[in-house]
Amino acid sequence: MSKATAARVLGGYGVVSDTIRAGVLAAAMALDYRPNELARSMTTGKSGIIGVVVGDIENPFFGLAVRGISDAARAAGFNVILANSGEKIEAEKAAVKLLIGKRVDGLIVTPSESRDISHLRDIHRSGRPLALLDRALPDLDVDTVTVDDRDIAMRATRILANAGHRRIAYVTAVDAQRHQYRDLGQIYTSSVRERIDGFLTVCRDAGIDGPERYVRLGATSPEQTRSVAETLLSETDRPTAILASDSLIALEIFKIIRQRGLRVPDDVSLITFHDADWTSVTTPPITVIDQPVYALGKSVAELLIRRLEGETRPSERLVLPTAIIERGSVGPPPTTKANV
Amino acid sequence: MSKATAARVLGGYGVVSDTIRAGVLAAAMALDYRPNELARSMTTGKSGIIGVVVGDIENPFFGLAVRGISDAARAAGFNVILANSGEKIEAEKAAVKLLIGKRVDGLIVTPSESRDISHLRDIHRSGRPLALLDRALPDLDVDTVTVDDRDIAMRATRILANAGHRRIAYVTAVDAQRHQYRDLGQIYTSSVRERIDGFLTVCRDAGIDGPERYVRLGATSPEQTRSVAETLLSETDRPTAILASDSLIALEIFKIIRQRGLRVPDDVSLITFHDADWTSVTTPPITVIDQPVYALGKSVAELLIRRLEGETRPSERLVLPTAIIERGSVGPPPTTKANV
DNA sequence: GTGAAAGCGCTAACAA
DNA sequence: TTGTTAGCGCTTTCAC
Repeated sequence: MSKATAARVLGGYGVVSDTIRAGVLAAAMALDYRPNELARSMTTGKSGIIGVVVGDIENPFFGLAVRGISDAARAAGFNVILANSGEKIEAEKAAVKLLIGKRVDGLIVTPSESRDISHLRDIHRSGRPLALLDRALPDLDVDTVTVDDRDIAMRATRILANAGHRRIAYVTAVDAQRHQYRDLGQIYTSSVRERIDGFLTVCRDAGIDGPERYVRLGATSPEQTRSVAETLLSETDRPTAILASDSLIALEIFKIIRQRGLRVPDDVSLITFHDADWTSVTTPPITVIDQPVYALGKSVAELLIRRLEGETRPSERLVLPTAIIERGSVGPPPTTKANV
Repeated sequence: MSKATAARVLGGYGVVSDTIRAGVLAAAMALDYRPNELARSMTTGKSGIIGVVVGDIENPFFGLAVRGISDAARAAGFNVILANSGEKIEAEKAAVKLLIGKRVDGLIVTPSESRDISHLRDIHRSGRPLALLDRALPDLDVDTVTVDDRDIAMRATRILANAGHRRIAYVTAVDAQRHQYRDLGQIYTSSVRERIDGFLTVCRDAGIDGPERYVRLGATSPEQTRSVAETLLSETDRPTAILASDSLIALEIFKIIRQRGLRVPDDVSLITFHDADWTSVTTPPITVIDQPVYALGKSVAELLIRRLEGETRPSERLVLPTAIIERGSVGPPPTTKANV
């Protein structure tokens, strides 16, 4: 019998008679045959793999998003390769290059910044579909799923301002030379910029003067975050409320607050992005911004998969709704003389 | 110029004159050339990829172990493909098959059970190196990195017994028909079996009668865990101390304890495996078994990589040391009449 | 130092 | 329904 016939039954394509099929199957079994996916991919041009580049796989936010992606992928018969960028543009480029080299069918990326997106344009140009998760890129017209970061930051800040706070800090993870914020022009990650913008807008609307001075950048690791938090809390005019841009940051801030003998919310109120599991078991439990993380991952994967399956349509920008879960970490500011 | 020469410079092998090299590089740049890793892998037979199959990527334990693996892999120039088994043997088999099909150079697996390991023997037989993470398989002689689960369970149980507890529960995630434990013969995961064995041994040594009745299985999801915890805590002779087999389980148990108006450690003492980040911020902070998770991942990857790089030696079984971090979740049992 | 040719394991197009 | 052939993009061997 010819190779081709055997290939037909093993590959599950074309037509073969039952007798031959049985024979081939038996022989394959006996020889312990394993199809070589590589060779298959090379001829078909498809690998059945979706490449995913996230900022930090250890951040529960991305963990959950990746599960959303994986579930959608599995349901459609795709597999997922994960790569970490560590929020570094160079690592992101390397990861993209690697995945393209592996001939993934499509890519999902959480772009770490908007300045340098040549590698993302390259993907697009190479004909492979690309979809963006959590962060939009104004200049790149591809499927994108995000939340309304500006709006949600405004709502969270408003909760703090309405509780009477005038010294509100925003701590975020964006890579920065120094921790101090200057202006929006220095921020190259869309979600971060929108959040800061929303935060500042509400502060100003509430009549707070120079709210910029409480915006702190560079909380990119537990160590960095601790340093930021310690600086913030040891200032004379220390903030009476803090908004944290992810649960990893909030956790470190919470630890430092405790460590300094301060109480939440009596001395410092706290709100964080992401409804991480631990936020409901602290004393007090933490008020959180509950982004639809799993849905974010699932939706972006579905968008990509539909395209992989041949759907052609203009690129879509999905913005998912977000809720705030009010728990016990927000109170009025302390009323000591220094704070009046 | 011939294909072969171009390939030599692009592939970085063989010898080419500098003039030609420069020309090829320029042309490659102009044509926006991307090497096809697939084709390269097909001829060389190596993919530069390590396949990793873990039980549950959302469990921080595996998240950290995977980071250890990734760091070691990157340092040696390997990439990692991740697959989830969800602790289901069928999914594990499918994942292994997929990764072998993708021609990974080697595999790291956290075997979900020891009964059916034919797929793991197949890997070995296919000539690809295999290494085991966190769980040993007595019948499979391959590189393995674990901790001494029996010993560490004994030490944790002893802390509880020494504090005076007589009704100590052990809650674990192994897949089971019913939550109730019968005997070690029903447990097919080495680490789980060893832990239960260690737990029961110390209980018996402490003169506790029938400690088996407080061993509960099947805490495989938050929902299942809550159900187990609720059953446990509503029994007349409810346990005065609980040992949880991972941080996900401990978190749910902690929530249920709170929810029922009980206090830690006054009403119930709690110890958990894995020093998850949240365990230090609860009130009280939780006493934990601090497995060297990152090192576990790093070591197993290094063992595998050395083999991939040609080292031949008998298979190694590494057992890493483990510490217990005593915090505030263990106290004496309550002294109400019902508990004396 | 360079070129020609074979082949990795598979699928696709066509012919029989 | 089955067999033949070509070729995916690369590396390797061997001759020049």
